Amino acid sequence: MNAVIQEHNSSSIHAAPVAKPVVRPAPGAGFDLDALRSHMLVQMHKLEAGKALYRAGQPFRSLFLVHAGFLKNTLVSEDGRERVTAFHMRGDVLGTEAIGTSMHVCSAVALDSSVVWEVPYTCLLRAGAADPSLQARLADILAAEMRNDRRWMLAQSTLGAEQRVASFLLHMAARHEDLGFSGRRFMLRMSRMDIASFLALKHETVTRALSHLADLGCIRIQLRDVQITDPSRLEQLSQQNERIH
Amino acid sequence: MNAVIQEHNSSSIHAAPVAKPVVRPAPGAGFDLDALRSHMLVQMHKLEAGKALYRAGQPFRSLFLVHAGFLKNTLVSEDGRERVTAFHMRGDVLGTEAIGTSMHVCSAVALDSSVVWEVPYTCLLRAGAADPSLQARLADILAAEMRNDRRWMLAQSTLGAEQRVASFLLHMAARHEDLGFSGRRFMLRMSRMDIASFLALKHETVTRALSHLADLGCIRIQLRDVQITDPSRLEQLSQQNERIH
DNA sequence: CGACAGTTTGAAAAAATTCAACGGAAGTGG
DNA sequence: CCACTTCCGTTGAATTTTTTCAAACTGTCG
Repeated sequence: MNAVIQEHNSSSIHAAPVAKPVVRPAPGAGFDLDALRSHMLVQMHKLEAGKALYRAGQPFRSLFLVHAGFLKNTLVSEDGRERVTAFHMRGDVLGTEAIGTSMHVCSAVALDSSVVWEVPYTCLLRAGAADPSLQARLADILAAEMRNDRRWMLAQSTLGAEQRVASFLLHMAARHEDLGFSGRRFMLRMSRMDIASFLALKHETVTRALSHLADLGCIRIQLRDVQITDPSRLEQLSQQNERIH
Repeated sequence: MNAVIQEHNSSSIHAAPVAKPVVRPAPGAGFDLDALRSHMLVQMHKLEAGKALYRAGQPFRSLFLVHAGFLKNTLVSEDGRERVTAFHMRGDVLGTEAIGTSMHVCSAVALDSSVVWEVPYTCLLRAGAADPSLQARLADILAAEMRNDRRWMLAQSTLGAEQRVASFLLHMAARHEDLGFSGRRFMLRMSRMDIASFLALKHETVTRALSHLADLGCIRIQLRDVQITDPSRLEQLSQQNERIH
């Protein structure tokens, strides 16, 4: 089990800027795996970077609990427009957006080699009847995801490009810290395009914002290796508008 | 019960552009009220336009099923930035974003005189243990709301201002039609500012987009009275980019 | 090595915002 | 009912922000 985590840490990382190799038990977000196992068969899946966990159009049958790795969730419209709606890591639950439908509308793609546990949805519902705390947990997870979505909706309508990028970095830092890794230095697992899509910007704009934040001295960034050198300044920049050209 | 609907139809409407006074039983979105009543006490509340159903900071105890009227849901950040995250009408469930927390983070405000049924959340959970279909229903509602949020997130990152406004009008039209009203002519219950906030635009931009759509001849609009004169053209404009200055 | 996807930067263009002004509708209080 | 105020909506012009287009550069991988 820990071996998987180790594998995760070292995969596709070269300079390996991982400060704390401490792996916390399980974050408050997801399901308690042991509780699930007492009710149903939970199957493990390993995914290489680039592979899809599910794709829009496939039948919806299961939720997936992320055990290790990093994935993105993308929504595609009929006319081909696409957007990254969320990034997921250890403790997150994937596939929730398909609940109540027969087919996936979103695709979930691994951005790093990942390990997930498959939770058949009908089994989960059946288990919820026996264990009421489970259904409450499911509702909590869905609502938390909704709050998260809305947080970013708020950011998009009220924050400029640079502020959004700053917020994004801080958010990623916080998530890494929650999992016991360094919030000061980490690897972005997604491309500039993915970040851009998620923040409703173009990839050039993201690059420019990152370069500018680096110029201001609050971060250092090389490709996907991020160091937050001045967190409080970055925090400040994520809220106010300090534009020095 | 129908009297309430009648009251709703005529309130704050002058030219009264309501074509079909047909009121459909209950849309697929929300809960079945009778099913809920067999499990718990469901209280009714009436709200005048402008009054809040709940506000950020208040303790979370109940969900609300909209029976009549029109409400907006707004998210406010600590530093005062605000945004409309959703509009709700008959059949929708409000308060879901607070599930799993003790306090509301959002405010729900009536934009027209409204009637809601209060569903105490702990009662709902308890009822879910007895009636498993109820918990599945709750999950469905939450997931549907998530899909809706993401639909708009996609729109914001891939559509221009005018396209977003066109999409918005079509969406409102469809919702009105679902409820048995005319999808061709209806009253916007919210201000330009509210639309702008929801679409991540400024109110002037929304006005300009509406004026331009009217110039192109696919809608007619006077203040909040909307007529969709060329739905297929509007549909087209909501996807492609046809800019005639 | 060479191809290639991802990243960076610059300059021009487009889109949306800001600022400002005005007109109309609704509401208040005499 | 009118005067007055306030909120909402519209429009124009200048400005800012973001995008688009183009080119170059950098690791990665076969």
